[in-house]
Amino acid sequence: MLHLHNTLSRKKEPFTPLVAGKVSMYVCGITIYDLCHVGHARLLVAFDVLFRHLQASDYDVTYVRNITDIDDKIINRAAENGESINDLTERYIDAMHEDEASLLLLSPTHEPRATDTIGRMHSLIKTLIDKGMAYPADNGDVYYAVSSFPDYGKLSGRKLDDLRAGERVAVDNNKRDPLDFVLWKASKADEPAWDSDWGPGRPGWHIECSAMAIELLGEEIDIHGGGADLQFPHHENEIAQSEAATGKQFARYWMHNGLVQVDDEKMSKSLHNFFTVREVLKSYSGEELRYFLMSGHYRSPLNYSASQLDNARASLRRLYTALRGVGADASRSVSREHVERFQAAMDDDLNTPVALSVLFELATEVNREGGAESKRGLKLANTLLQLGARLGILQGDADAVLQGSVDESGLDAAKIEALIQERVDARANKDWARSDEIRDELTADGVILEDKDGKTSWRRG
RNA sequence: GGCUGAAUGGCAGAGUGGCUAUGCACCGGAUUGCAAAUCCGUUUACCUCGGUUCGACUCCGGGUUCAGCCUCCA
Repeated sequence: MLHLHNTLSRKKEPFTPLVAGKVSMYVCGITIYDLCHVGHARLLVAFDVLFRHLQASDYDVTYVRNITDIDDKIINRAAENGESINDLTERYIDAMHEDEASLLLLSPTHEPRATDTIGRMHSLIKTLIDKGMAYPADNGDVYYAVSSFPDYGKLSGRKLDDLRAGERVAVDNNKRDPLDFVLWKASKADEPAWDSDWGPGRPGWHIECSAMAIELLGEEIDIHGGGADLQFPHHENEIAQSEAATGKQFARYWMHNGLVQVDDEKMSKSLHNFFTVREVLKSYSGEELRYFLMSGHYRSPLNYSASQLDNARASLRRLYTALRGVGADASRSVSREHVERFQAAMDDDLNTPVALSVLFELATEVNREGGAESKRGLKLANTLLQLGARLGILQGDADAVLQGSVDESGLDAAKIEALIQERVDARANKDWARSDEIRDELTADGVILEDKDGKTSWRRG
C-alpha cells in the first residue's frame, strides 16, 4: 500500500483518495518570466514520478500543474525587455515545454494559466469578503484577514504571534494586520487589469492557485504539491483562502520536494547561482539530468554539481549496457520478485534510490546470465526495461543511447564502422600494432571499442 | 530570535535495534592478443556526549555543525 509523507502531519501516512480509484492532484507550477532552471526541473521530475507511480498503481489520476502567467515579476521583465507580457509568457512557455520534453515528462492532465481563471478568483474573493474574512482597503487592494482563520499556520507549524514577532516587512497602513496578504491588487495606469467589484486590478499570487485547483479539481483535492520553499507563505495562504471560502478541507495530502542546492546553498534566481535546464543539456542528456534528480529522495535537498551529473551518466550507462539488443515487448514475462521490491520501494513515499537499486540488481543479473540471449536473461532484461518505464528512463534504444552522446565527436557512425572493419581485418592477421593504433585513434575521439564473442561494438565514452 | 529538517565509508546515496543497500572510484582475481565491457572477491561508515537495552548507526535527552522558511522563490 502506498504511503506518502504528508507535510500537514509531518509523517508518512497511508494514502487513501477521497474517491476510490481516483486521485486529484494539484502542483504549483512555474511563474513564467525566464527559462526553467534545475530547481524547477526537480519539481517537475518529482511530481512526474508520483504521477507515473499512481498511474502504475491503477489510479485514475487527474494531474493539474498550473502556469502563473500574471505576476509582478512578469510585468517588470516584460517592461525591461520592451515586449508585451503575452509575448514574454508565450516565449517562455514554449521553452518550458521543450525542457519538459527533454526531461521525459508526461503531460499533466491540465495545465491551466492563471489568466484563464480570473473569474473563479473573483468569485472566491467575493465569497471571502461576504464571510468577513477579507476586506477591500482604501488603496483598491483586497486583503485576506489572517486572524479570521483560526487554523492559520497549521501547515508550516507557525503561530501568528511568532510570525508577528519575527516580522521584517515594513508596516503597510492599508493592512489591518501586517500578516494579511493581498488577494486582489489594484492596477497602476499602464499595468494589465481585469474589471472587478473593487476596481480594475489583478489577482494576488496565492488566490490564483486556489482558484485553478478548485476550478479543475473541485473544493477538496487529494494531493497538493510544490517546492519546499512554497510551504510558507504560499501554501499556508492557499489553505486559508480555500478553506475559509468552502468550509472544506482543501487538500488532504501536502507534498513538498526538497530544494536543489549549489555549494550547499539554495539554487535560486535571486541568489544568481542557478543553472538553466538548457545549459545543462549542452553537456548532458535530459535523461541524465532526470536520473540525477531521481537519484536522491524527493524530500531531501540535492546538491547540484557536474560530478553528480557524471555519476548519473555512468549509472545510466551501466543500465543501458545490460539492455543492449533488447527491444521493448510488453507481452514478455517479468520477474515478479523484482517488480514487487520495486513497487514496495515506490510505495514507501517514492523511495527512488531504493527503486533504482532494484534496477541495478537486475542489470547485474542480466549480465551474469550473459545478456538477454537466454530465456532468463531476457526476462530479467525485460523487467529492467519495464521498471525503467515506471521511472521514465531507459526507454531509448540502448545502442543508440550509448553511441550517440550529446557531446558529438567529429566522427560519424559510418566512419567509425569503417575503422572498426579495418581493425577487424588487422586482428584477423594478428596485426596487433595496427589494431591498437586504430583503437587509440578512436579512443582519442571519444569512441570506446568492446570486443566480445568475435564481434566488435562501440560506444561513446 | 521563531518554525521545520538534516548530519552515514574517497564521492553520491538508502536503510535497519543484532544479519550485504545501491552506483561511481579504489584494490585483487577471472575473461581478453592487450584493452574495453562483464563476472567473482576484498577494503573503507554511520557528527559528539550521556541515557535506555543482553545489544544502538538505528530509540530518548543535551551539545555542535549545516540547510530551508519567517521577503519574491520549485
